[in-house]
Amino acid sequence: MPLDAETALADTPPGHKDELRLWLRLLTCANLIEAEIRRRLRVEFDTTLPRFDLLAQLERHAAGLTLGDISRRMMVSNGNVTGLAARLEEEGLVERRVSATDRRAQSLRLTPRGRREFARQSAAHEGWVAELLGGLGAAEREALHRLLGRAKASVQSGLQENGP
Amino acid sequence: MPLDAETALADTPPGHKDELRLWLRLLTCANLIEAEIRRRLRVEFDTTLPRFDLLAQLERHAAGLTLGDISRRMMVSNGNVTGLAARLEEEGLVERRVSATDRRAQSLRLTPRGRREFARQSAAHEGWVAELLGGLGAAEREALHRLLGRAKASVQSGLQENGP
DNA sequence: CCCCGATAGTTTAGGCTTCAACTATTTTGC
DNA sequence: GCAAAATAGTTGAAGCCTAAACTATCGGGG
Repeated sequence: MPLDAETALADTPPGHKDELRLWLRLLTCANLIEAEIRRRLRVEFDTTLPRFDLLAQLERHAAGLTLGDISRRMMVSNGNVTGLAARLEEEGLVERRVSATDRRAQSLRLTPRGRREFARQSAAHEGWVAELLGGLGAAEREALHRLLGRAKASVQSGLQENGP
Repeated sequence: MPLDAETALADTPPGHKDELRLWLRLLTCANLIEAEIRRRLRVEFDTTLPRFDLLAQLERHAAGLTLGDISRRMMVSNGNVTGLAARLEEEGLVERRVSATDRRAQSLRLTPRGRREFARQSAAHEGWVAELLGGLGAAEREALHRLLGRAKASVQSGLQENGP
């Protein structure tokens, strides 16, 4: 039986224990869901979460996105996107085209096959999430969504303080 | 069944958008905090989150833990722990000792230096989390903690269904 | 006692991720 | 115009992570 960070935190020294417990539970929750989604993407579609996420970005922008756009939207480094895009292109799910107006830039688009693949994956994915969070009532989901919004705002203002 | 991109998106079965939005917000929240913690661990202590987590496990069990224990508690593969432990040992933060009763097993313990290092990191870490979540009031933290507990239970029962 | 299944760790191959250094191109400021 | 700064993307080194195959050891049932 697998323990987790939260269970293991029996007693921490005094201070900001509350916030720490909250963070550990948030992390545990996110990790549980994410691990299951990764697992299902692998066994059902032989793919990975980052690939899925990149396709999802392209799906929302049929006109194409530059690698830089994708990097910003996915909040990952641009070196990361280089490799991801290379693998997806090799698999024939995306295609690149050098920009007509900026020879440094290239835009990525789904191929027809990429679009078909993603449609299947996306439908399944939505079902998985609904299944995993199905134990919550609509009111609970709403309240959780709102509080997470507050938490997000708190974090972002915390980051702001030591800004550029 | 030929369906194009627009259809796939606009036509997704109703009712599951809610759960998806909730999941995406949960993920964003966790990622924001985690990325900031990773960043600070790197710039302030030149270390990483997995290293920190492993030390945290050992800190709570002065008697030592086997690699398998750590693997279960951290919810990562045992091959992963092999590598982490090797790096921490090389840095002199951790020491291994082969079990007296089972020659397959070895237990890991903090070295004095490891204990000192972790104490510094841990104190800072706790402060960072408190700072990032400081925008929430105590009642909000409490409510969020409770709802995340409900979410965790929902996910775990969702996993149970396709269990061993 | 001995084989056999279970358990503890390691190894390997491959993917993900970052940072920092690099190339190529575009934009800006003078 | 043109040098300098900014931007787009690639590369390389290093760490993290997994699944699967492997080694070594332990424990129990014949």
